[in-house]
Amino acid sequence: MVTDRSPNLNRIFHALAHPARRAILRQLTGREQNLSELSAPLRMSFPAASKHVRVLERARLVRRRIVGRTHMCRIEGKPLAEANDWLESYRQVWEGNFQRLDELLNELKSQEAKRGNT
Amino acid sequence: MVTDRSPNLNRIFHALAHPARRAILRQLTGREQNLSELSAPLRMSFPAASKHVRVLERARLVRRRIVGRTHMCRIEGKPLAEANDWLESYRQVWEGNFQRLDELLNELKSQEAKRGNT
DNA sequence: ACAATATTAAACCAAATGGTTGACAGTTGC
DNA sequence: GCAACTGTCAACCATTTGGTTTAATATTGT
Repeated sequence: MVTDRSPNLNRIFHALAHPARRAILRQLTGREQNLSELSAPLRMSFPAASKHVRVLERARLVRRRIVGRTHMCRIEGKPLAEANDWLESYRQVWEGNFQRLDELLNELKSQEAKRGNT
Repeated sequence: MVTDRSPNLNRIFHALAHPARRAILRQLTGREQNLSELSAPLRMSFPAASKHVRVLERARLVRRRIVGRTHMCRIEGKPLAEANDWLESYRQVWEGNFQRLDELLNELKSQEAKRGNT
């Protein structure tokens, strides 16, 4: 089972793979919202929406601040940056730019060695 | 169930969420490999590895070229670019740069209207 | 004290995921 | 022709996912 490298990326990409969760993130760009506000536009029960928020929390993409009986959620950017970094290391691939490929491969290898990631 | 927007991003992010599949992509940077070569370093059965490759194919991240009895796989960049674009629209968020936030939100909204994506 | 509000918890369910093994099929080389 | 190689398919299994509903908990306003 590939010795589970980089559980962070696993959780982050998994969190981003569901449209409801991406919708939640979009709702949180720039403003805090509580669970009721977040769940309102999603066509699903409140508990279902609440579970999606928790998936985002496990991925550290959302942080929760409890104020009385309401749970205010805000987006947390750093893990998105991590996902972006991972994608970035494939930029040459999608840009069809293979001139620097040897260096790219070495880069990836040393990154891998350094942080033990996949 | 949020009327399933953007099945592309769903498949792409889901594909990237498993370390074995990221390992496969990394193996494919710059070189083609057949399924046997791809599955060798993964600690799982051959059929399991084969299934992972198919997940990557459904996400259009990998293309297969059958040559005799061997299936040569190559990485396909465009979907990665799509994922990158999506992440990019959150760049201000992870850079903590909220000055331009109103424009960002309008941008996101018009993108959403234009392509009906989440 | 009580009703309304905001949220979690628990029980349940169907479907998808990630893995296995064993049998089958096409291709290659001798 | 036949053995070896490459890969799929089918059946099966355990776990996770994504959803529901009902009940419980905590906080607020009157």
